[in-house]
Amino acid sequence: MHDLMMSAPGRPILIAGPTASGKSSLALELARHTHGCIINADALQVYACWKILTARPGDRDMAICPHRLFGYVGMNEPYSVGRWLRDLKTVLAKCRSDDLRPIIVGGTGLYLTSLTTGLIEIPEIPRVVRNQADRIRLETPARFSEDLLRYDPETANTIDVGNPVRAQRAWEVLTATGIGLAQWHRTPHSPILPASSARAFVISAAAEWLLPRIRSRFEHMVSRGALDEVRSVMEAGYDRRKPSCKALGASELVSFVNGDHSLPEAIELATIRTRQFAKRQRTWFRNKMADWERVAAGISAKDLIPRL
RNA sequence: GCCCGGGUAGCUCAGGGGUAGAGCAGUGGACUGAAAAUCCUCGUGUCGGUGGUUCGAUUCCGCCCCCGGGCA
Repeated sequence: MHDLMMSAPGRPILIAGPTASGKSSLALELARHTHGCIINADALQVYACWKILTARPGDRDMAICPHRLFGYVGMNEPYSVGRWLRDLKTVLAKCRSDDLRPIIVGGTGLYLTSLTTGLIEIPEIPRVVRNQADRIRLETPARFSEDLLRYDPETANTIDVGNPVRAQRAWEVLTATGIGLAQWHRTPHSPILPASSARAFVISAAAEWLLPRIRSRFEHMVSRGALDEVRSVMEAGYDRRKPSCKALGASELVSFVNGDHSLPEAIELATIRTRQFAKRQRTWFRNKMADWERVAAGISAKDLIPRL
C-alpha cells in the first residue's frame, strides 16, 4: 500500500500563501518526494520579463523537477484568469499522462478560487470593446455606472459600481455579449478541480515573521539584479498600465532609475506595497479558502507529506 | 549667549479660547477573465513641560526643556 502511494501520483496538491511565505521552496521539496510537477498559480510569475522581481524559481530549481506556466507569457500579451485556467487544463492532462503529481502553487487568490469553484464561461471581450471602454474610463468614467443602471440594473445593484475596474468589466461584458454580468453568473459552471478532489493548503504566517522577510527579500532582489531587469523592461516598453508592469516593486525601481526616488526610498515604498498586498492575500485566504487546510510557514515537506 | 521658526495621532503636517483634524502608514472587509489589479470601512491623541490670565486653555501670556535656522 505504501509502495503504491509512492509510485502512483495522488491527488493534486494546492498551495496558497502570502508573498514571501516560502511557497516555492515547499513546493520544490514536495515535488522531489512525490514525483511532482510544479504549476504556477501566480498572476505575475507567468511573464517572461520578470524573473528576479517576481521571485520565480531559478534555473537550478527548474532543473530539479518539471515546472509549468512560469515565464511563458510576453509582456504585451493579454492575459487573464481564463487563459490561466485553459492553459492549466492542458498541463493537468499532461501530468495525468506522464504520471506526475500536480503541485499548483501561487499567491493569486482569484486564480486558485476559480480553479476550485469554477469560472463562468464568458467570451473574451473583443479588442474594440476594450479599447472603447479604456477611452471611456479616461474621458467619462461615470458613464459605466450610468449605462449599467439604465441597461443592466440587476448587475448595477450587484456589483460595487463605485469600483472603476468592476464597473468597467461589467460594462464590457454587457456591451460585448448583450447579456448582463449578473445573468452570466446564473449560468452553470463547474470547477476544473474542486478543493475536495485535491489536497489544499494555505500557508499561514505571523506578521512578525513575514514582514521583515518581505523587506529583506526585496533588498535581496535588488542586490541580485532587479534593477537590470527593470531597465530591460523599460527598454522593451515599460508602461505602468500593462498588467505585466504591475509587478510589485517595478514602478518603484523605475522611479529610482528615472531619478525620482533614492534607492532606499524606492525600497521602502516597494516594501510597503508588498506588505499591503500580503494583507489582501491574507484576507482572501481567510475568507474565501476557509475550507483549505492551514499549514504553518516554514513547515518542511517531510512534515507535510504524511498529511497528503 | 542672543534673535527667528517650530514642538499636535506611528510619520508628515493643518487648525484654533469651549478638551482637535487631514494625508501617509496601520486595521478589518469586498472581490469570478487587467487580481502583485481595483475598491470600501476604521482617527482620544498628557495638542513639549510648568505657572498665570480666564467661567473655561491645546489655543493668549511668562518661564523652562527639546529640534531646526541665523547672528555672535
